[in-house]
Amino acid sequence: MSEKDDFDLQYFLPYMLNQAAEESSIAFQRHYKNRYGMLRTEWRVLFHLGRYGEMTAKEIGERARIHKTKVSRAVQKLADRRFLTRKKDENDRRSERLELTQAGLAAYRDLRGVAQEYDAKLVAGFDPEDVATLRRLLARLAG
Amino acid sequence: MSEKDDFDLQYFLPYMLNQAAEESSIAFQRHYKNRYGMLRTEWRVLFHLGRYGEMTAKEIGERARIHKTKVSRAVQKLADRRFLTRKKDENDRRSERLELTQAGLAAYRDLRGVAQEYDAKLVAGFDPEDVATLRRLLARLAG
DNA sequence: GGTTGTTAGTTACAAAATCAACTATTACCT
DNA sequence: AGGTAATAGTTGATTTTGTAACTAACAACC
Repeated sequence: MSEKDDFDLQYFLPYMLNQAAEESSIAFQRHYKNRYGMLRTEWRVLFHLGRYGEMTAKEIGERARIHKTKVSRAVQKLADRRFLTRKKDENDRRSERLELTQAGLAAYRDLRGVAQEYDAKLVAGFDPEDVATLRRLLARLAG
Repeated sequence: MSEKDDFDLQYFLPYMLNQAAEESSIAFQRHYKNRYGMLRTEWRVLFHLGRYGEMTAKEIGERARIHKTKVSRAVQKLADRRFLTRKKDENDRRSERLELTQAGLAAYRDLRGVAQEYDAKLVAGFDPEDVATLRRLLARLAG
Protein backbone atom coordinates (compact mmCIF):
# COMPACT_ATOMS: atom_id res chain seq x y z
CA MET A 1 0.00 0.00 0.00
CA SER A 2 2.97 2.32 0.13
CA GLU A 3 3.90 4.58 -2.71
CA LYS A 4 6.87 6.86 -3.01
CA ASP A 5 7.12 8.05 0.54
CA ASP A 6 10.40 7.98 2.32
CA PHE A 7 9.17 9.12 5.68
CA ASP A 8 9.80 6.45 8.26
CA LEU A 9 8.61 6.19 11.84
CA GLN A 10 12.16 5.31 12.79
CA TYR A 11 13.15 8.87 12.01
CA PHE A 12 10.18 10.60 13.53
CA LEU A 13 11.57 12.38 16.54
CA PRO A 14 8.72 11.82 18.99
CA TYR A 15 8.87 8.14 18.15
CA MET A 16 12.63 7.94 18.50
CA LEU A 17 12.52 9.78 21.78
CA ASN A 18 9.88 7.45 23.04
CA GLN A 19 11.72 4.32 22.07
CA ALA A 20 14.96 5.57 23.54
CA ALA A 21 13.20 6.66 26.71
CA GLU A 22 11.49 3.33 27.16
CA GLU A 23 14.55 1.31 26.39
CA SER A 24 16.77 3.30 28.70
CA SER A 25 14.24 3.14 31.50
CA ILE A 26 13.81 -0.59 31.59
CA ALA A 27 17.08 -1.58 33.17
CA PHE A 28 16.97 1.23 35.69
CA GLN A 29 13.38 0.54 36.69
CA ARG A 30 14.43 -2.74 38.16
CA HIS A 31 16.23 -0.94 40.93
CA TYR A 32 13.46 1.19 42.34
CA LYS A 33 10.82 -1.33 41.42
CA ASN A 34 12.19 -4.64 42.59
CA ARG A 35 14.30 -3.35 45.43
CA TYR A 36 12.01 -0.72 46.87
CA GLY A 37 8.62 -1.48 45.36
CA MET A 38 8.42 1.98 43.87
CA LEU A 39 6.80 3.32 40.74
CA ARG A 40 8.52 5.85 38.56
CA THR A 41 6.65 8.78 40.04
CA GLU A 42 7.57 7.63 43.52
CA TRP A 43 11.22 7.43 42.64
CA ARG A 44 11.06 10.93 41.23
CA VAL A 45 9.38 12.35 44.29
CA LEU A 46 11.92 10.60 46.46
CA PHE A 47 14.70 11.98 44.37
CA HIS A 48 13.47 15.53 44.57
CA LEU A 49 13.12 15.40 48.32
CA GLY A 50 16.51 13.78 48.70
CA ARG A 51 18.23 16.13 46.36
CA TYR A 52 16.63 19.42 47.32
CA GLY A 53 15.38 18.78 50.80
CA GLU A 54 12.01 19.34 52.41
CA MET A 55 9.34 20.77 50.15
CA THR A 56 5.63 20.61 49.38
CA ALA A 57 3.82 18.38 46.93
CA LYS A 58 3.10 21.36 44.79
CA GLU A 59 6.74 22.32 44.48
CA ILE A 60 7.65 18.79 43.51
CA GLY A 61 4.95 18.76 40.88
CA GLU A 62 6.20 22.00 39.38
CA ARG A 63 9.84 21.05 39.33
CA ALA A 64 9.29 17.59 37.93
CA ARG A 65 6.23 18.41 35.85
CA ILE A 66 4.11 15.77 37.45
CA HIS A 67 0.39 16.27 37.76
CA LYS A 68 -0.80 16.90 41.28
CA THR A 69 -2.89 13.75 41.48
CA LYS A 70 0.11 11.65 40.59
CA VAL A 71 2.21 13.46 43.16
CA SER A 72 -0.52 13.03 45.73
CA ARG A 73 -0.68 9.30 45.24
CA ALA A 74 3.08 8.91 45.16
CA VAL A 75 3.42 10.84 48.40
CA GLN A 76 0.76 8.71 50.00
CA LYS A 77 2.52 5.52 49.09
CA LEU A 78 5.90 6.81 50.17
CA ALA A 79 4.38 7.87 53.47
CA ASP A 80 2.71 4.48 53.93
CA ARG A 81 6.06 2.82 53.49
CA ARG A 82 7.72 5.23 55.87
CA PHE A 83 9.99 6.81 53.31
CA LEU A 84 8.75 10.28 54.15
CA THR A 85 6.80 12.21 56.76
CA ARG A 86 4.29 14.97 56.24
CA LYS A 87 3.53 17.84 58.51
CA LYS A 88 1.14 20.70 57.96
CA ASP A 89 2.72 23.97 57.06
CA GLU A 90 1.69 26.25 59.90
CA ASN A 91 1.80 29.30 57.66
CA ASP A 92 -0.53 27.77 55.14
CA ARG A 93 -2.45 24.87 56.50
CA ARG A 94 -3.58 23.71 53.08
CA SER A 95 -0.16 22.41 52.23
CA GLU A 96 2.27 20.04 53.90
CA ARG A 97 5.99 20.04 54.23
CA LEU A 98 7.35 16.70 53.08
CA GLU A 99 10.57 15.31 54.40
CA LEU A 100 12.40 12.05 53.90
CA THR A 101 12.85 9.68 56.81
CA GLN A 102 16.12 7.94 57.45
CA ALA A 103 14.87 5.03 55.38
CA GLY A 104 13.86 7.40 52.61
CA LEU A 105 17.20 9.09 52.69
CA ALA A 106 18.99 5.77 52.55
CA ALA A 107 16.93 4.69 49.56
CA TYR A 108 17.60 8.01 47.88
CA ARG A 109 21.35 7.73 48.35
CA ASP A 110 21.36 4.20 47.09
CA LEU A 111 19.28 4.94 44.01
CA ARG A 112 21.13 8.14 43.25
CA GLY A 113 24.34 6.17 43.10
CA VAL A 114 22.82 3.55 40.87
CA ALA A 115 21.42 6.26 38.60
CA GLN A 116 24.77 7.92 38.27
CA GLU A 117 26.45 4.71 37.32
CA TYR A 118 23.67 3.79 34.99
CA ASP A 119 23.81 7.12 33.23
CA ALA A 120 27.53 6.76 32.71
CA LYS A 121 27.07 3.29 31.33
CA LEU A 122 24.42 4.42 28.89
CA VAL A 123 26.74 6.84 27.16
CA ALA A 124 29.93 4.88 27.69
CA GLY A 125 30.40 4.06 24.02
CA PHE A 126 29.70 7.55 22.73
CA ASP A 127 31.84 10.53 21.90
CA PRO A 128 31.60 12.92 24.88
CA GLU A 129 30.93 15.84 22.57
CA ASP A 130 28.05 14.02 20.99
CA VAL A 131 26.68 13.28 24.42
CA ALA A 132 26.90 16.95 25.31
CA THR A 133 24.99 17.78 22.15
CA LEU A 134 22.44 15.12 22.98
CA ARG A 135 21.81 16.50 26.44
CA ARG A 136 21.63 20.04 25.18
CA LEU A 137 19.03 19.25 22.54
CA LEU A 138 17.05 17.05 24.88
CA ALA A 139 16.90 19.85 27.40
CA ARG A 140 15.58 22.19 24.76
CA LEU A 141 13.07 19.69 23.47
CA ALA A 142 11.83 19.13 27.00
CA GLY A 143 10.95 22.82 26.95
CA MET B 1 18.61 16.95 53.40
CA SER B 2 21.06 17.18 50.57
CA GLU B 3 24.76 17.02 51.09
CA LYS B 4 27.50 17.49 48.57
CA ASP B 5 25.97 15.70 45.64
CA ASP B 6 25.90 17.31 42.25
CA PHE B 7 23.87 14.69 40.48
CA ASP B 8 20.65 16.17 39.21
CA LEU B 9 17.63 14.46 37.72
CA GLN B 10 17.68 17.07 34.98
CA TYR B 11 20.83 15.46 33.67
CA PHE B 12 19.81 11.87 34.10
CA LEU B 13 19.42 10.57 30.59
CA PRO B 14 16.35 8.37 31.08
CA TYR B 15 14.65 11.31 32.72
CA MET B 16 15.64 13.75 29.99
CA LEU B 17 14.55 11.34 27.31
CA ASN B 18 11.25 10.91 29.01
CA GLN B 19 10.58 14.58 29.40
CA ALA B 20 11.55 15.29 25.82
CA ALA B 21 9.45 12.39 24.57
CA GLU B 22 6.39 13.52 26.49
CA GLU B 23 6.73 17.13 25.55
CA SER B 24 7.25 16.40 21.89
CA SER B 25 4.30 14.01 21.80
CA ILE B 26 1.71 16.35 23.21
CA ALA B 27 1.22 18.61 20.23
CA PHE B 28 1.25 15.77 17.76
CA GLN B 29 -1.20 13.67 19.75
CA ARG B 30 -3.90 16.17 19.04
CA HIS B 31 -3.94 15.15 15.42
CA TYR B 32 -4.56 11.44 15.72
CA LYS B 33 -6.53 11.85 18.90
CA ASN B 34 -8.92 14.67 18.19
CA ARG B 35 -9.22 14.19 14.47
CA TYR B 36 -9.37 10.41 14.28
CA GLY B 37 -10.10 9.30 17.82
CA MET B 38 -6.96 7.20 17.90
CA LEU B 39 -4.61 6.25 20.66
CA ARG B 40 -0.87 6.27 20.18
CA THR B 41 -0.69 2.54 19.58
CA GLU B 42 -3.43 2.80 16.99
CA TRP B 43 -1.61 5.54 15.15
CA ARG B 44 1.51 3.43 15.13
CA VAL B 45 -0.24 0.39 13.81
CA LEU B 46 -1.89 2.52 11.16
CA PHE B 47 1.45 3.97 10.24
CA HIS B 48 3.13 0.62 9.88
CA LEU B 49 0.41 -0.72 7.65
CA GLY B 50 0.37 2.44 5.58
CA ARG B 51 4.10 2.61 5.27
CA TYR B 52 4.98 -1.01 4.73
CA GLY B 53 1.76 -2.50 3.46
CA GLU B 54 -0.20 -5.55 4.52
CA MET B 55 1.24 -7.48 7.43
CA THR B 56 0.26 -9.45 10.51
CA ALA B 57 -0.22 -8.21 14.05
CA LYS B 58 2.87 -10.07 15.07
CA GLU B 59 5.05 -8.37 12.51
CA ILE B 60 3.78 -4.99 13.60
CA GLY B 61 4.52 -5.80 17.20
CA GLU B 62 8.05 -6.83 16.38
CA ARG B 63 8.85 -3.85 14.23
CA ALA B 64 7.38 -1.31 16.58
CA ARG B 65 8.13 -3.14 19.78
CA ILE B 66 4.57 -3.11 20.97
CA HIS B 67 3.27 -5.89 23.15
CA LYS B 68 0.87 -8.25 21.43
CA THR B 69 -2.08 -7.40 23.66
CA LYS B 70 -1.69 -3.75 22.83
CA VAL B 71 -1.45 -4.53 19.15
CA SER B 72 -4.46 -6.80 19.38
CA ARG B 73 -6.61 -4.13 20.95
CA ALA B 74 -5.41 -1.44 18.59
CA VAL B 75 -6.19 -3.62 15.59
CA GLN B 76 -9.61 -4.32 16.98
CA LYS B 77 -10.41 -0.66 17.33
CA LEU B 78 -9.04 0.19 13.91
CA ALA B 79 -11.13 -2.59 12.42
CA ASP B 80 -14.22 -1.40 14.28
CA ARG B 81 -13.76 2.01 12.79
CA ARG B 82 -13.19 0.58 9.35
CA PHE B 83 -9.61 1.74 9.04
CA LEU B 84 -8.42 -1.75 8.28
CA THR B 85 -9.63 -5.19 7.28
CA ARG B 86 -8.46 -8.55 8.53
CA LYS B 87 -8.42 -11.81 6.68
CA LYS B 88 -7.09 -15.14 7.83
CA ASP B 89 -3.80 -16.16 6.39
CA GLU B 90 -4.61 -19.36 4.53
CA ASN B 91 -1.10 -20.71 5.05
CA ASP B 92 -1.28 -20.26 8.78
CA ARG B 93 -4.77 -19.88 10.02
CA ARG B 94 -3.66 -18.62 13.43
CA SER B 95 -2.66 -15.29 12.02
CA GLU B 96 -4.38 -12.66 9.96
CA ARG B 97 -3.21 -10.40 7.21
CA LEU B 98 -4.08 -6.81 8.05
CA GLU B 99 -4.66 -4.24 5.37
CA LEU B 100 -5.75 -0.64 5.42
CA THR B 101 -9.06 0.36 3.88
CA GLN B 102 -9.36 3.46 1.75
CA ALA B 103 -10.34 5.39 4.86
CA GLY B 104 -7.33 3.99 6.71
CA LEU B 105 -5.05 4.88 3.87
CA ALA B 106 -6.43 8.40 3.74
CA ALA B 107 -5.89 8.82 7.46
CA TYR B 108 -2.38 7.47 7.13
CA ARG B 109 -1.49 9.87 4.34
CA ASP B 110 -2.91 12.76 6.25
CA LEU B 111 -1.13 11.93 9.49
CA ARG B 112 2.12 11.10 7.76
CA GLY B 113 2.11 14.58 6.26
CA VAL B 114 1.39 16.16 9.59
CA ALA B 115 4.13 14.11 11.21
CA GLN B 116 6.66 15.16 8.64
CA GLU B 117 5.85 18.81 9.11
CA TYR B 118 5.82 18.43 12.84
CA ASP B 119 9.20 16.74 12.88
CA ALA B 120 10.67 19.53 10.79
CA LYS B 121 9.23 22.13 13.10
CA LEU B 122 10.61 20.41 16.18
CA VAL B 123 14.17 20.75 15.00
CA ALA B 124 13.73 23.98 13.09
CA GLY B 125 15.84 26.02 15.47
CA PHE B 126 18.69 23.55 15.71
CA ASP B 127 21.94 23.11 13.88
CA PRO B 128 21.38 20.33 11.30
CA GLU B 129 24.58 18.60 12.36
CA ASP B 130 23.42 18.53 15.94
CA VAL B 131 20.12 17.09 14.83
CA ALA B 132 21.94 14.37 12.92
CA THR B 133 23.92 13.58 16.05
CA LEU B 134 20.75 13.53 18.08
CA ARG B 135 19.04 11.08 15.78
CA ARG B 136 22.09 8.88 15.60
CA LEU B 137 22.44 8.62 19.36
CA LEU B 138 18.72 8.14 19.87
CA ALA B 139 18.74 5.29 17.40
CA ARG B 140 21.56 3.64 19.31
CA LEU B 141 19.91 4.20 22.66
CA ALA B 142 16.69 2.70 21.35
CA GLY B 143 18.75 -0.42 20.80
C1' DG C 1 -17.42 40.61 58.13
C1' DG C 2 -19.43 38.18 54.46
C1' DT C 3 -19.29 36.91 49.59
C1' DT C 4 -16.58 35.41 45.81
C1' DG C 5 -12.56 33.53 43.85
C1' DT C 6 -8.09 30.76 44.38
C1' DT C 7 -5.21 27.34 45.80
C1' DA C 8 -3.27 22.61 47.93
C1' DG C 9 -4.38 18.41 48.03
C1' DT C 10 -7.64 14.32 47.86
C1' DT C 11 -11.06 11.26 46.03
C1' DA C 12 -14.14 8.98 42.70
C1' DC C 13 -14.87 7.39 38.30
C1' DA C 14 -13.44 6.32 33.59
C1' DA C 15 -9.75 5.13 30.37
C1' DA C 16 -5.75 2.64 29.49
C1' DA C 17 -1.68 -0.36 30.42
C1' DT C 18 0.06 -4.70 32.30
C1' DC C 19 0.15 -9.50 33.23
C1' DA C 20 -1.60 -14.05 33.22
C1' DA C 21 -4.49 -17.32 31.52
C1' DC C 22 -6.92 -18.98 27.64
C1' DT C 23 -8.27 -20.76 22.54
C1' DA C 24 -7.09 -22.29 18.23
C1' DT C 25 -3.75 -23.72 15.16
C1' DT C 26 0.67 -25.39 13.73
C1' DA C 27 5.27 -27.72 14.56
C1' DC C 28 7.98 -31.19 16.44
C1' DC C 29 9.24 -35.68 17.76
C1' DT C 30 9.20 -40.54 18.55
C1' DA D 1 -0.57 -41.28 14.01
C1' DG D 2 -0.47 -39.38 18.75
C1' DG D 3 1.25 -36.59 22.22
C1' DT D 4 3.77 -32.50 23.63
C1' DA D 5 5.40 -28.13 22.84
C1' DA D 6 5.24 -23.70 20.56
C1' DT D 7 2.88 -19.80 18.32
C1' DA D 8 -0.82 -15.98 16.95
C1' DG D 9 -3.99 -13.74 18.87
C1' DT D 10 -7.73 -12.80 22.40
C1' DT D 11 -9.79 -12.14 26.87
C1' DG D 12 -10.15 -11.13 31.83
C1' DA D 13 -8.38 -9.48 36.18
C1' DT D 14 -5.43 -6.15 38.33
C1' DT D 15 -2.85 -1.96 38.37
C1' DT D 16 -1.95 2.55 36.94
C1' DT D 17 -3.18 6.78 34.79
C1' DG D 18 -6.16 10.66 33.57
C1' DT D 19 -10.11 13.68 34.31
C1' DA D 20 -13.30 15.97 36.94
C1' DA D 21 -15.38 16.98 40.96
C1' DC D 22 -14.65 17.75 45.63
C1' DT D 23 -12.94 19.60 50.53
C1' DA D 24 -10.49 22.64 53.29
C1' DA D 25 -7.89 26.67 53.82
C1' DC D 26 -6.64 31.12 52.35
C1' DA D 27 -7.10 35.79 49.72
C1' DA D 28 -9.35 39.74 48.06
C1' DC D 29 -12.67 42.91 47.78
C1' DC D 30 -16.59 45.54 48.66
